[in-house]
Amino acid sequence: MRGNKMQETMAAKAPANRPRNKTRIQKENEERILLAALEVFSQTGFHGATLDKIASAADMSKPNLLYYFKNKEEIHIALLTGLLDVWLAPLRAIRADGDPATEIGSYIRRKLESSREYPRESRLFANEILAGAPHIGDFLQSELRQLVDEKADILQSWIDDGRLAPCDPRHLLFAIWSTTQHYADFSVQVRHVLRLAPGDKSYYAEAARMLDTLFLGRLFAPGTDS
Amino acid sequence: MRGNKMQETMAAKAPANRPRNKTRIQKENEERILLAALEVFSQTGFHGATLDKIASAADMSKPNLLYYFKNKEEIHIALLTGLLDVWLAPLRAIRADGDPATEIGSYIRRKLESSREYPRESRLFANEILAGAPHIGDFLQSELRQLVDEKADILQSWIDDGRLAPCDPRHLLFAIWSTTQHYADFSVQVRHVLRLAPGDKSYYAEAARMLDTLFLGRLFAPGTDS
DNA sequence: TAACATTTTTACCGTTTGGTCAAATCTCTT
DNA sequence: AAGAGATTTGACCAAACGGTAAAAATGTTA
Repeated sequence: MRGNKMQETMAAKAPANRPRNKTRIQKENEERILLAALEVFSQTGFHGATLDKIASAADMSKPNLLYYFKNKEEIHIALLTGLLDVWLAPLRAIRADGDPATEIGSYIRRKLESSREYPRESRLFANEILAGAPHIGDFLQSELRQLVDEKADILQSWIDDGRLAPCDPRHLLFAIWSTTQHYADFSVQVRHVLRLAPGDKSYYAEAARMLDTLFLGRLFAPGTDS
Repeated sequence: MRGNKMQETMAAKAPANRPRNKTRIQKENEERILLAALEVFSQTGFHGATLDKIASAADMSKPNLLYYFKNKEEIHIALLTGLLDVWLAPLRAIRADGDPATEIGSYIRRKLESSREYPRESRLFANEILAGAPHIGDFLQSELRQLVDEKADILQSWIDDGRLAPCDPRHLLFAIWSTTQHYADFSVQVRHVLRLAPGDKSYYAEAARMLDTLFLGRLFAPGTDS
């Protein structure tokens, strides 16, 4: 009898434990918390974020927040795992039967769009990687690596067919990742160099042009280099 | 008389206050502290680093550490300011009277070398920018911006002379920064994708080749694109 | 070696932080 | 409207953290 009571109590106290049907309030509040946490984590990193900041950003008391997520790390992990599919989506979209230049161009545009639309998510991811990927090391080793393997094969086949310049396909992906994410992760530096006000994202147009020139066009005018 | 005593006492208690001649022990210990702090800050960021961690990494008691730096922020700032010249050095070396491809190629190699030799410094810098550059905002607005202005003029003159493909010079620099620093800041991800063990830096050779292809060569074989 | 300055340590303090608990309140169903 | 379950809150706690004070130890120099 006591065992039964315990089980019920635990299920009620920790809604995240079992995948019970979620209440309207549960769904609303979890969403509010994740939104607030995204804001705080992306600004100050995992260690700089405090439960108090997140709670107040979510307009909620700290104990109430901990009613939905059992600790700070769980919020962080929930955010990250929700992110990974978004991160992979543009890469997944690369088609083997497409035109190389078109496919790569689209990929770059999608990644750049991703940086412009979800800079907080990008910074959250960057923070995690910078810290040594303590929470998503498994993801990097399994899902990401496997998908990269697949897509690298596609790129390699294009190279073999002479439709893409010889290069290491994985390093080509690194170059695309870094240049596109740079505009979200290092936006402060970009803005200072370009003398733009905070929140001004007008540089994305020029960024797209630069990356097209770099990855698709020729950076050095033909005939002038050896 | 008491005033005199106070002055001496203060100068003794806070060696960093006045630029008195530094003791042998002072120089040694400040170096030890900065080295330990670099390790800790670059691994966990400013907020994740604790004085206890830094002190123990420096093999020193916490109060002793605070005898040399008056607080955590001062250590952090000391590290960052020491970094900035190193960060700028490769950029400064770009010469207007050189050959464009040679100059840009050298710049890329220097930046890549910098990532390989000083990954902790690179991550420290990345952490600071990601956090919104709370400590080096002034540097970005003054020294960095001015130097970028200068070098952008050089690149622009090359473009005007038809010796470099038309593009926004500042965005070209962004692309170089991001691709080269990526190998230090995101090394965990790079290693996981490439199935390399921690500490294995063999990917830098391939990285150099990729960046040469990207920035100096043609990525798409001539004749195959429109 | 004596006197003085520098360096190190021990013991401590106030605050912040992540997290708990039990009681109170609210919501939903019957 | 009543009862059960879900949600919210205020009060609280232990540990970690940044930092201090003062004495003890060490180094330097005349």
